[in-house]
Amino acid sequence: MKTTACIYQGNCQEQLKLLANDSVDLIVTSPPYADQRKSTYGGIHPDNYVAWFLPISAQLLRVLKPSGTFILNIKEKVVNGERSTYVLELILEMRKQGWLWTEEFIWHKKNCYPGKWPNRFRDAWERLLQFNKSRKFNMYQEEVMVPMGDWANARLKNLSKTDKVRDISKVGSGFGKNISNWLSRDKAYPTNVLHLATECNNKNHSAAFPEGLPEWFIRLFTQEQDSVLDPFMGSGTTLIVAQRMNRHTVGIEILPEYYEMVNAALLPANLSLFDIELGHELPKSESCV
Amino acid sequence: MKTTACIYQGNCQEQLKLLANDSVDLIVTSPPYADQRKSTYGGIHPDNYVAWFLPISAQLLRVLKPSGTFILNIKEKVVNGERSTYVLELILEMRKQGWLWTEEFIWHKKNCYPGKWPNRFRDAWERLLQFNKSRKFNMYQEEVMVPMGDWANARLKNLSKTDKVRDISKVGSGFGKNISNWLSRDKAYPTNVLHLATECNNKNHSAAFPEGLPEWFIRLFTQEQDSVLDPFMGSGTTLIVAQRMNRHTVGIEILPEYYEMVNAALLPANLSLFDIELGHELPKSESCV
DNA sequence: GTTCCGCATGAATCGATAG
DNA sequence: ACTATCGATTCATGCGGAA
Repeated sequence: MKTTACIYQGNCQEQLKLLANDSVDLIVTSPPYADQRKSTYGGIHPDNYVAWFLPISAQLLRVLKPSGTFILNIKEKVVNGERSTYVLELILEMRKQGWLWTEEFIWHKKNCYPGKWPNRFRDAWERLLQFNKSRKFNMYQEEVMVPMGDWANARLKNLSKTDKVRDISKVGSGFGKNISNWLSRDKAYPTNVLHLATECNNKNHSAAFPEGLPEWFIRLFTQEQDSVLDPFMGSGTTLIVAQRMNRHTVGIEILPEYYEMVNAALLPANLSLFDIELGHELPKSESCV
Repeated sequence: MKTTACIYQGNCQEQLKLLANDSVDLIVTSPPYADQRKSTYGGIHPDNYVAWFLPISAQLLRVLKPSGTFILNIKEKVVNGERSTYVLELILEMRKQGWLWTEEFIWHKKNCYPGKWPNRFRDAWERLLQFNKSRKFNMYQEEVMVPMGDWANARLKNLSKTDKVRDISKVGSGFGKNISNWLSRDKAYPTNVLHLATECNNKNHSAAFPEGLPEWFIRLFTQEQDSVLDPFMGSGTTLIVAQRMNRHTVGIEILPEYYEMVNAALLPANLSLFDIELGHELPKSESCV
């Protein structure tokens, strides 16, 4: 079954208004970090970052389905020897907007860029903030299970007394059932710390994450034919991965070069018809396939 | 050369007043988390946590040397399906007090608590917030250098097979220009992500953090004969490690049982004279050796 | 003495039940 | 309604005794 891909070129805050209420299952994005560098994006000053982002997050809150999830990849930069506080403030303000701050995942960047400073070490982690619209949201935990540790082999031979005691609270009813559960177990649920290496081959975009990152969240929070939105599409990593995984995709990008690049990358796989279920009008700079 | 060890039994906020201004080189502590450890400590409600901690952090700001560092180990709990925001608020408030929020280290707990829930995974990390009094502070980076880039590999065993299997992504193709330079070095600086397992087999007390944690920060931020303070001493892990590393130690603990336990653990190694350089008076419940 | 293996336990969180 | 208590769920580690 085919999926649709809609990408918009333009200002994120404006283009988001074209999307219907409650229409997206998952938002995964890595907005431009507060920065002075003007080379790619405009570069938002740390002091203005929260004010700049809040109108956008308000739109995201509107377009996300109640069962959906918003994953925000962000890390505060160092300003004048201190960590900036705009991410902390952003979390507090987004909660006032109505977002629930459900969880904070850690992305451990195993091969972070080398460097040396007199008063700090290399920064090897970023925040992956999970926001939700309601306390009940879709989560498909089995999709991201990982192999269990080696200790399991020995463990499964015979359960310890304590294990039996700890499970024994419902001795009468389900004692045998629990044991059989354990015996067939070869995978474990992951934690909220993700270990991924950064990809270094994208020379153009300033803040592109590795494909494994959006893939993990897409598997965890959506099923096939669900829709994934990246309002700061950049080089399109999230959308390309989502399309490969048979999810409908929606992207917004302000820079024409990136827009065209992603447009070219997505088109070949998408010669199907426009899926009107997403329910938005066709604006000027848009490509929907 | 001998070092001194002073421990106080009593309320932390009160006992701190006995310490002189600008007298401590490093504070490493793990205060009771909100609503945690109710059985031993009172248990502070999340809504009152910031107000409870601010008078204490004000004292800590006073007693810390301008060149010193304050490491705060803390993690917010889940309340009603959301991460609590009291840690974020605490950071913002401590900055208003005059603290600089220099860095946030991540403690990746490799053996985090098990469990399964419909809407979240196991929590495998805690914050290690670094605060400073001034932008110039002592840091001895060479003391924590590690052989191959990853501090965990050297300091505590290599990653298990499982950890390697779990790495979703393949290692990136290369860093770019500086990589050869970096790899040829036989030692590298660590990052701001620390991988340690919790110690869960000490039967006497509810285990604080593993010894490797305070040891790392003591090496990084102090030299021999410097002084280390833990205002929430607990079972005394920080002080015991600090004394072993020839640092002067100061500790405060509200529970008499813990106070006596640490007193017994520290005494045998400390038959030297009282070091008046710390400059504080001897209160009632105090042991200085 | 090494290595192997059994084993208790840990700053957890949710949902149901009880006051 | 709203808050406290309790049972159920689950994984990796290092210690200590055994081979």
